[in-house]
Amino acid sequence: MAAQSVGRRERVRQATLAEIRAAARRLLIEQGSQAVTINAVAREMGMSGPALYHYFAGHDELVGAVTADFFRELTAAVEAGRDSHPPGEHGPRLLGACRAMRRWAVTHRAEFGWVFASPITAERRPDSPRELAGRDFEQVFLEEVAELWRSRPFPVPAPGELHPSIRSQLRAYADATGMGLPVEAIHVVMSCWIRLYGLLCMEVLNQLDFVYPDMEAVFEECLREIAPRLGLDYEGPSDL
Amino acid sequence: MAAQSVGRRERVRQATLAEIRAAARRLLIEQGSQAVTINAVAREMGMSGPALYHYFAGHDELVGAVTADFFRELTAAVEAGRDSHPPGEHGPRLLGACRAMRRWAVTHRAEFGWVFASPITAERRPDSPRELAGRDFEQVFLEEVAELWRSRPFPVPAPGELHPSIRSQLRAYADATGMGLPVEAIHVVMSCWIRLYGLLCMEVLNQLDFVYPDMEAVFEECLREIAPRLGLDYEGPSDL
DNA sequence: TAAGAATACTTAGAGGCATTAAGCAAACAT
DNA sequence: ATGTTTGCTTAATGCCTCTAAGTATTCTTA
Repeated sequence: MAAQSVGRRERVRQATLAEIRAAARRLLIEQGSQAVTINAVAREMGMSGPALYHYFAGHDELVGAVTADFFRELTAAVEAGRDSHPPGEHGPRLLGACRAMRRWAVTHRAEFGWVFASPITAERRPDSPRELAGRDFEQVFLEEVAELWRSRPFPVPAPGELHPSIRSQLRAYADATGMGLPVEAIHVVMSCWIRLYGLLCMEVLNQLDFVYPDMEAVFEECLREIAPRLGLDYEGPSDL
Repeated sequence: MAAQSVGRRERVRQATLAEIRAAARRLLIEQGSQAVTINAVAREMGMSGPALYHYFAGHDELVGAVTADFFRELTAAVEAGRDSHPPGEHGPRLLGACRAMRRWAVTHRAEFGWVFASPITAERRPDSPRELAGRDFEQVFLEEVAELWRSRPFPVPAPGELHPSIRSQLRAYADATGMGLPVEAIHVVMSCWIRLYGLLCMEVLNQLDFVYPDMEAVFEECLREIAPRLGLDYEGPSDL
């Protein structure tokens, strides 16, 4: 009897959900995160106020859903950047993923800032869409790095060189995630990640524009410094 | 007739201003930045609502004043850390300043996050207390680095190695601030600053606690990597 | 196909926040 | 002693979140 597996009702509901998130995003882009309120979103789409509570339990959940959207979009962009190089070439694939991440960040400043520079809002449950999408995002990089390690291990510090505190924390993390890399390798990866990600956070938080209004070259320099630590050959961006 | 130069009235006013900022800070620490509202602050000190508008033009100005307080306190802490080493020893003084900055950040997480991870609120006028105090803070590091450079120049990249975009932006910055350092030296300083500051931002934004619940050692490692780039000898923290 | 149930939405309302306006009382200046 | 300035109050507007109650539409099913 059902021409489609989900039923018309559910389809309409999903469409409305998508429309709500789109309206919220529009408000974010055009008027800033402060403007993304339940009332404003409802108004934006011709509904009035409390109707949205049929779709989201409250403001926080709406925010979380929108954030998850952004994470998924960013993940897709990063995967596309990665896949612009053939499967075996882990070096170019990683650099492509990093560049895609920044490109998405600078072409979607409001969204990136919303995701990463948010005041770490309410206690986040590990099974919320936001956290799920966040882990998927991390996964893209972690997987590629793990494959890189397996195909061509990069140089790591000697076991004794690692500070005991860092070692034990990495040990706990490796055990918890079941990642196959030795702690020394994770350490190298994390220090690269911290530099890259920290730079991006500062760019989006406008903490550096007093000296660098345009950070493209600074980012490339960061990549050039990071690449050899992962045993990669740095290559300039393909669009140069 | 005035026994004191400022007059009793003005003194009382200043005391009330200080009390307001203190109440705002208490709310921030105990209930988060969201709780710092005009009404809540007024209630906190037994006044009712609109009274605060005799002291601050609005919510934004109150926020700015509190931020300036934090900047000043952080600046004093950094200066103290710097001055725990004699005036001529620029290396230890710089490391001391960096460590003091992190110590203040981790012992005042709410305040540091408020200052540095804020959504870069309203358009900031360059003469606001917040911006003034912010520049004073930067100045502490810049001055010490400039003295270091003059007393013992650190290695810099050859002029041709600098990306033209980076070079021209640094040129503009150097000209605007009238700092006496060559652009290559500023470049080294900035890349060190970005790493240090980016790490701190990520720590306070809780972006790294999924792997590093305790980042003390990670920070020291960052210092150890940065020190040689400024021609400094890294020395472990004094409290070890 | 005619109830009955679920769904989508509405308005009303409580309580909080930012901010302006109007007013009162104490402190100050002359 | 008087008039002004200052510190505060309450009232009121308009926005926000969120709950409650009610209506209409759609789906289900007997």
